[in-house]
Amino acid sequence: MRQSQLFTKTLKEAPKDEKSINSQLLIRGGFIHKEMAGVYSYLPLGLKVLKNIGNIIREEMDNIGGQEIAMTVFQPKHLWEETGRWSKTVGEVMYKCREGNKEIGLGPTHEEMLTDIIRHHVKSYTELPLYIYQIQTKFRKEPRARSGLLRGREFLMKDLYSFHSSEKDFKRYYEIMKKAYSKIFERCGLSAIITEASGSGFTKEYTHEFQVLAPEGEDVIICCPKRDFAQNQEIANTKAGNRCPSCKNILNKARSIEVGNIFPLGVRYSKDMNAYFIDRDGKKKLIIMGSYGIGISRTMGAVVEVHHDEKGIIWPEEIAPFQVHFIQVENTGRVKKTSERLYENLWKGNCEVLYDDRANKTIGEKFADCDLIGIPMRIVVSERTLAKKSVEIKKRNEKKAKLVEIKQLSRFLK
RNA sequence: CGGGGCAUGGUGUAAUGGUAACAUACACGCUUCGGGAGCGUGUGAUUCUGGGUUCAAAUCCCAGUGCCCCGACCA
Repeated sequence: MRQSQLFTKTLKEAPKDEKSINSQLLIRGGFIHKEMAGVYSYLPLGLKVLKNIGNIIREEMDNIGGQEIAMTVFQPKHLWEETGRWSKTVGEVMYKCREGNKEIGLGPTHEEMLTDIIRHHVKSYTELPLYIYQIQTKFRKEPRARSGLLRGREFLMKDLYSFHSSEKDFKRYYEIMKKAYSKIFERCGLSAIITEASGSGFTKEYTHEFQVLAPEGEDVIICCPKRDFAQNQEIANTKAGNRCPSCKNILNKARSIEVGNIFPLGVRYSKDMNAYFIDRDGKKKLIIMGSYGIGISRTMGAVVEVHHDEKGIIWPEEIAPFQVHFIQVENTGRVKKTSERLYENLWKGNCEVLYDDRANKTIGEKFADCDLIGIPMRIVVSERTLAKKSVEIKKRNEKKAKLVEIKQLSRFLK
């Protein structure tokens, strides 16, 4: 993409109401636009990042048998009355609207809807297990939206629900999901700590949260530096300074961002909603369920909280809006001509490249924007580099630039 | 929902009772071009909304709204 065609503009200063690093940098870079507290529009650069994260999740969910669907945002009241949640628990944070006498909820989560779909389609143990997911905008009346993308009223989420014929099978999949989640966050450039957390009355056993250490986080966890043990402070039966039950290191207390969670649901929903299957022994049994969420927009915010410096964002490669930020120093003559040619080649070679072809910007401003936007690799073409038949390459997370001969460029990028 | 703070061009700020200023951004021209360049010209604000006090309100008073932070809450 040509930067001259990008309609968004960078800001030197962040709007004064934005206090969190993620919202400051994302707004300054033109990734997002604030509509109201906890509600942000995604602009071209921001949407690319969001889609990249979503696609990593799709790949990893599909790898472990996930089937993607798209449920509706509108949710019928009667389903929520079956589980008693229309007016209690999550129902309290549900946005509701009215059509005549009919009340409609805007989806804050989808256990009821999917359980309803599954009970219509699934009758036999031979059809289980099933792993169904969607990526969708969720709506929740948060009492206090805050911290940019970290806690919104409208946010993008992946939610997967698993359906099993036995507790044993559920546990097998739960462990598979744990590994898949770790891989997803690793690919997003995050080191997520698997943290034991409360079952919120759903289960006597622990659930697991995926926590990313960051000062802006609203959770507090007690964790081992080796990351083989972590508990949310809410339920911790140990404290900072004690020894890790697993490896005997001293435990720390730290703030963190919950980017995902996995949750045994047992028969909580299948029971209330009569979701049965006929087992091998001919008996009618309740379907055992699990739920697995990842806040995609929150993950994007968490990445910025973790990966930035005083100049701007430093995107991990797999989720960056582009792979290469290609900058021409001089906007005329042979620099311009060579840049155009190289850009076309990169682009046709399937390299995601943002080409700063803006003629009315000085090099200082181009570099500043480049650092702010945070694309992993910067390639610069100038009279100076052309004198050596080269381009200059610098990674966003490194200080030093190096010269690479133009002839070698395509090979270098692979 | 409790506590605190803030509200002035797109963005950041100034103006403490006398009719909105500066920087930046944007447009045009010239000069520039390896880290947010220089000069000139220009566009752009019912000072959040409503009411009150006053000859006169961005400024004082009342109410509302929005936003930020802390707490409560967070399948």
